Amino acid sequence: MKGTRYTPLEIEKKWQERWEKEGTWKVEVDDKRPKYYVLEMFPYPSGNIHMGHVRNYCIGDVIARSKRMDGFNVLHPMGWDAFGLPAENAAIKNQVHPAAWTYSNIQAMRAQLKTLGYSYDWSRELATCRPEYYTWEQRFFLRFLEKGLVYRKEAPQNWCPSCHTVLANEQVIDGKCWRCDSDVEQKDLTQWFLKITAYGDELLSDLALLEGKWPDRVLAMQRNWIGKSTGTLVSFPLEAPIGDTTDITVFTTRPDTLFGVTFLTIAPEHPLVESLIAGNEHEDAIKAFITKTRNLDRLLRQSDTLEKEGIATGAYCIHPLTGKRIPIWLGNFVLAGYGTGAVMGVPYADQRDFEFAKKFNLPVLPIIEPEGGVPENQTEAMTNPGRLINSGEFTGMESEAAKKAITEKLEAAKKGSATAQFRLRDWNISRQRYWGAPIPVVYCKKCGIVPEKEENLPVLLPLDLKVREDGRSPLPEEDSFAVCTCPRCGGPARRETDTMDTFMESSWYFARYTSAREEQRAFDEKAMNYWLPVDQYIGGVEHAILHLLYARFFTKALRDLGIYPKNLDEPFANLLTQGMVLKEGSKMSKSKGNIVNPAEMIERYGADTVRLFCLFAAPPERDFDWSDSGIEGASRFLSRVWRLFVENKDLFTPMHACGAGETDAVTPVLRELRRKEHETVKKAREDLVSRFQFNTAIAAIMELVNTMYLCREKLGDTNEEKRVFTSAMATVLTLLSPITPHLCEELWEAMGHTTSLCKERWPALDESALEKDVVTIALQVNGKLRGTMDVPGGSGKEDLEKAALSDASIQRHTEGKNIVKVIVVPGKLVNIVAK
RNA sequence: GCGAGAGUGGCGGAAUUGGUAGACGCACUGGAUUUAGGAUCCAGCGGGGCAUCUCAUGGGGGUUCAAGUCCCCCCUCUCGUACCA
Repeated sequence: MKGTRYTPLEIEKKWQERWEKEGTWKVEVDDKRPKYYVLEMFPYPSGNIHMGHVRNYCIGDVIARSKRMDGFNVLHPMGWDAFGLPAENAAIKNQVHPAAWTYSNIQAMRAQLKTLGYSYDWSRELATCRPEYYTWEQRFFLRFLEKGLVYRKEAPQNWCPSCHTVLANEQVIDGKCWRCDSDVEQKDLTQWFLKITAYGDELLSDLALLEGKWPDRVLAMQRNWIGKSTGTLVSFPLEAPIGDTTDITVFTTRPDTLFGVTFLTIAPEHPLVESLIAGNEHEDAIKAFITKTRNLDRLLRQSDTLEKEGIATGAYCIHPLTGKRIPIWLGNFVLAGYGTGAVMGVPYADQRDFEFAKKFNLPVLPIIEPEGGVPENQTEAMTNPGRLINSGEFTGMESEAAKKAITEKLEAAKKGSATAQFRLRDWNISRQRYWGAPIPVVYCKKCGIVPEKEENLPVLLPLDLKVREDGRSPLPEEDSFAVCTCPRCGGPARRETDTMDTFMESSWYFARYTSAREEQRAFDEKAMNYWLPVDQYIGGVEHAILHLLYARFFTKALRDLGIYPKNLDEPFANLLTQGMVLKEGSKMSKSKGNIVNPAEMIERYGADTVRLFCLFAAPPERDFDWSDSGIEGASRFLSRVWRLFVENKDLFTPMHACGAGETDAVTPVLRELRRKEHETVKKAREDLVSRFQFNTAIAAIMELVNTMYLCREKLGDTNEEKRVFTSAMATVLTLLSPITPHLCEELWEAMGHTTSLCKERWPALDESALEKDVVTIALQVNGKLRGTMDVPGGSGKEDLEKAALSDASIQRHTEGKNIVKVIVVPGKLVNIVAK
């Protein structure tokens, strides 16, 4: 410690250098110690650290540092999600190569992160665009291929015209591209898919393992996204079979309403439509309807205000149980991509079918008896389950039983089967982009699709290409990359020129951190077994579906391939979704010009102040508004801690800092200070380690500092006084060190300690110090506060009751009343029930 | 519509198992010190009467000796999602 002024920038530099030089944050597997893996979602190297990053990493760092003080062997790594489109856009704009742009951004951002003093084990740093990273991903891809978990198919795909690439379903938000907000188009393409649906059931059921450990809303979002619904497939035989096709199959969750079917509705995109309408006298009108519906804007078609439209095909099918003729209609509300693209029309029990039937004058057949009987003039569908009527042999059954019985009957007649539908679709991982990991397969005229040989991996992304001005990938036209020989027959072949979705890289990076420098394998088994799963994952809620669902799927798939430990079902044991940092109530953005630059704040106040404010302003999961006066307050507090030390330097000497005292703290002031100190130890530790409520931990430490200021004036300089005051100071520094590590290290050293504060454990809690000489008891009459009284700590029930009854205020409020009951909660209150 | 979360001073937020509502901080007001201050210190700070008291945690009921906290009904806001059959 040089002078008496608090000079954060100097102090912070000093400690950051020392930590780095001493390798303070390097960790290794240690079987003798319990492990704790805390991870913040790694950043995309956009070039600048923003406040959202700072908040995210502050939360992670406090947890990491707190868990270390709790005795855990803590893994806390950092890396870069380095493939992706912005690099290509920047390349076009600034005439630099995406790689150069990315690596220089990483360098700049790493330097910025380092000024914040985060306790990362930088020796494990990784960047996903490096071949030594994506080579493993290519291997995983080939293993998936072998296992049938990855396949190629042609299907209508989400196409972003501005990014010139396809998007996975999860990456289409409100019909727009998740990244650039352009309207997404549909395009028929052959693409690579990962069979995430094979894990649909497990992805859904394992959410139960995360209950209480992940935020409810994230669990709910995943549940909705997977969208499992159980029901029955029902085949309706066609009156006039079309070639080999004899039935139209529908999916329903309400087989109990099967007897209420009066029509079938199919999507205009249904494969049978053309044959069904062939020869119909209104064929032209029907075709016009199909064209009109198909051309409707996707967004518009899915909006709830869209009027139900339809047209009869003129074709009929036969009800599988009653044998009735059922007309087949086209409907604009039937989705081709869900279920079978055909639904049975039960206007009595389904609101959409009801509206459709009313509009086109189709019959409504009551099949469930509601309470109070079937209404005369039905105005809406009767969607509640109940007792069946008009349902043949099933009449009289309750809906639930009927669902089962009807499905069994259909199964016996080979007219249907129980099934489950998922909303979840397979994950399209092909991207028509340059800056991504190459997909390691080739196309051979003779052999077809051939996986690249393992010894030829990685398939290197060529770095000597120029990004095309129009944004399209240069890979397909680059013969040195695309033209190759077939790994099987040696003949001429073409390499796959699509690259992998960047969400592939982020689906397994957390595991690579356990053995980031391993060259022979993706993971060192011992390290992976020791560190995984991530104990605490921290990031924004915007990844609730995309990244978190993909990573969960990857984990299960790699587990089943024997690559991950076989008991690793979920990658992230606990999840904290931190809130956003706002400015004047809205998200910081360049266009609004309301960006607060972390670098400027650090320069002005120091990293410790920025860290303190980010954690103090709000609980971590809540949004908070950046406030310029708020950070002033944080800065003021740290100066107060600093001054507390320098103005009382003579009270703090190493002699007094170590060892227990010879006598107990005697004076009331000392006892009070000692009590406050240990109350704070208890509260702050719990808030930091278990509750993750950093704002209240800080508030408690502020209270202790306030108490020390008050006590200081009443203190002399006896050894006893020095000892108690020194202990309190040491406690402030220790408790505060996960939050503002530099300042605390500096003062800790100034107190005469020769070892670093970050090697310390929490101060020992002395329960006896918590005992109070005098407690204040609330006095109530009929639950209303009527006063307080001070009594000796540990007073018994009778004493409290007696004392309360003799209290003047109590007597006034109970005067003329009958005391019915007296409730005494020792240490808290006395409530007198009087009538 | 469905799902999740949230409504507490001028503001951010405390109150962890039902037990003194408003901790801690910001802003504000008055005072001290100062050449001056955006530095520091002291005091005040939910509303009404301003003393005894009283009303207050989105609204209305209920349970309880006691409710921000538990139960029922309703309102508002935020996020997600949606002709999913």
